[in-house]
Amino acid sequence: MAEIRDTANTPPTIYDVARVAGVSIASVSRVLNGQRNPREETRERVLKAVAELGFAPDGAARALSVRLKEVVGVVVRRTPRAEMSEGAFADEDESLQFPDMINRGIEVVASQRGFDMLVRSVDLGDHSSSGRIISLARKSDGLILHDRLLEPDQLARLSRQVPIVTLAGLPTETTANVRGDNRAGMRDLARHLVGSHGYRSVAYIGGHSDSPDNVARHEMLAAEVTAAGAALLDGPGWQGNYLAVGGARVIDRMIDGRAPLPRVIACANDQTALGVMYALAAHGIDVPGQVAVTGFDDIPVARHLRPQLTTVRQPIQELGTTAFEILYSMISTGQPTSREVVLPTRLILRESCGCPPDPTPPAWRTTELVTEGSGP
Amino acid sequence: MAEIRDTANTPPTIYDVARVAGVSIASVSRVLNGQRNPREETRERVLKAVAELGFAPDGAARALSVRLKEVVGVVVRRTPRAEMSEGAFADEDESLQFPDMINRGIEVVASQRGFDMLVRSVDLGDHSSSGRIISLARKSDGLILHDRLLEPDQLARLSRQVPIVTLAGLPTETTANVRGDNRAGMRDLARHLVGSHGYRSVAYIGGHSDSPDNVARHEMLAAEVTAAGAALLDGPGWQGNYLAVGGARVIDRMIDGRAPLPRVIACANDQTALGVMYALAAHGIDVPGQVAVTGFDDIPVARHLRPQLTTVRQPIQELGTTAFEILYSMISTGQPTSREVVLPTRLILRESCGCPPDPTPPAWRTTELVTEGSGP
DNA sequence: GCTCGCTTGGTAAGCGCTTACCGCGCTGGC
DNA sequence: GCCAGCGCGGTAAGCGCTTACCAAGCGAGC
Repeated sequence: MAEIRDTANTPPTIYDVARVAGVSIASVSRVLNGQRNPREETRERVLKAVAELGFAPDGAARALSVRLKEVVGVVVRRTPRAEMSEGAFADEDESLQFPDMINRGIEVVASQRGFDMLVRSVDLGDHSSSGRIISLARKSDGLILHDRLLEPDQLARLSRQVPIVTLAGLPTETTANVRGDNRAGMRDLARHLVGSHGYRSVAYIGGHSDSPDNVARHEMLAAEVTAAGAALLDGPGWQGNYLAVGGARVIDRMIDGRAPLPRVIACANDQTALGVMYALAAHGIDVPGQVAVTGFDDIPVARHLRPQLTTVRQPIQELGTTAFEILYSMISTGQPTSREVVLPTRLILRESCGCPPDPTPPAWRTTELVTEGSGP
Repeated sequence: MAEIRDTANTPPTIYDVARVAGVSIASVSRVLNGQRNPREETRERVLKAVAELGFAPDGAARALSVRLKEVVGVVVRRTPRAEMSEGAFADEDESLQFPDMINRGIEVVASQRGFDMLVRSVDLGDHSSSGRIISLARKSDGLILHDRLLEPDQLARLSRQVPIVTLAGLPTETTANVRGDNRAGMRDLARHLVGSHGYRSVAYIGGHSDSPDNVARHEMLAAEVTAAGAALLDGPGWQGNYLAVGGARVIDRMIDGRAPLPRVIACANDQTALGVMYALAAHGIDVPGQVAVTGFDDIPVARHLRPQLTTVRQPIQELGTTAFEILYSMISTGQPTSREVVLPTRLILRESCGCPPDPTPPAWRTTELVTEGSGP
């Protein structure tokens, strides 16, 4: 009987290990957790049994006992189907580089602390989203929230129960926030466009209107453009949604409506710029010759576009690592190391704003070549 | 005292709910889990208390009790730093679209079943990777493994303890596998290149040599090219690593070594093609005029490149959803619905192979326009 | 040589849930 | 009007760990 159960499909428990090693479960646990250094013989027998059985403690049981799950919950905003397209950008939802890169950053540092990343996406507008977030919270030790995902009162309440760090939001009494320096980045970009290039009309294709990032970028652009005496186009017709399809639609409508295009279009993010450039190309409009285009974020694709995209670089991965580090300190000490972190941004001049192509040789050539393992 | 603890930072337990509602914890649980339909009055009191306290059951405790965590573990392969570049592709590691899109697919269907996705990346070559995977397994109900991440014997052993589905691998007695139809896809592509375009020399830049996907693609290409009497270039000098930087390096060395370039370069995946095109452009070589380039996967960026990338489309997201569905059946019934699933691939002809640009209007224009919510 | 103290292993409680089981009180059938 | 039966709520066990507490055994100090 015992044998049958052993070869069957259930993972071994600490009792199995204790039995095989001929010790008590307490000894097994102590060996595994390095407590009260057990006798060498005990240690060996336990380790041998563990290896033999392929034992690893059950996460739920361990979490219940030590009151730590070693799991960080991450909530991303999923684009409702309604905002998506069926065509060229149909699967865009599945490839949003910005949040994915942030998550990669989170995952990497988290794993250094023995944490794993539990991901859930929620439709904004889904009425049960708050419940879904709470239940995620109960599977984790703390939450990192992308975007604006919770109403302020719900955020306040939940954050009193579990540590929460937001991205691209605002710090509150009980939550910390990490973001890029939107204002400085957009200021530099705007000055480059109206100053260096001397463009006299610039449009802004916005992201979600409830996004603090979007608001900050918009405001700063407007301020600089106006200060320089240039014209800003940013009415409802220029409303995007942080997606390529949103940018493309704006262009499409403008052109269909025979509206005059501005000399330069500053997009709320790279993804939008991508759609804008695609749409302009489809209409035979030269970028940057007739209309210049800029982005924000500097996602990796930006440099593979033709023309290469001028944008404002955010340290995307670092946004994630920083968010995790703060969350980790909240989890372990009860206090965030900081309530608000603003990471520096940097203007990246490429071709789409009208600057000449970069003549420097490809950067990877300057790197020492790594010898590949000899594969078949 | 009780008040202090109540307003403090610990989430409410089922005991708190029971106390507030004036019932027993069993009643609370029954109301919440819809068992043995409780009296209306009881239900209301419990629900009221739950709402008041913002209660949700602790995941670890629940998992321990019902022996189900509602968590799917996903392991991705992380590129060791050594294989990466410092330059143009420095952050490529953080932006691998292919695995991210698969994960998105997993996450979406998983959440329909109430599951969340627990992600961990492992350095291949890291000697403790097996241990890291086992511990992830203990935090989940089942595992989805990208790539070849475990030695066959370790896979066999672990898969006897917990349900495992692999991606781009091979099914075993105890694991299921999901992959795209590499052979059919590559056959169509190869015939197009040597048949329709009549190219007489074609190179293959491979992915990881231990990847079954890579092997299948390589073999089929070789077979078709040889059958057509054309020349195949695929020595060690053409070894890539599924990354853009790998593709770029190959091109770089070829050109530095004054090696003659083939008429067309078929890459193991789109990411590699991206690097190849970047490098060719940097050397002033016209694509597809002088050298044609093709990819595999059809990641979303492919269509934003100039020239647009000819590739073989895999239903990437579906790879993920299928893997989860199979895993789910293994978890709930103990049996996979199928041990091996091969999803169809499709040849996507764009410009980089030498075909003319697609003259059809942008697809999103054919979609009904969705009215945006009126934002401020 | 005996006792004190330290080291080491075992026993059991408890983490927060679910659910089997029990018992109470109500209703209906005679 | 009485009791069987049913519907409902409560009590307690148990999920697989960690660890406080206890007991036992050993060496050392007097």
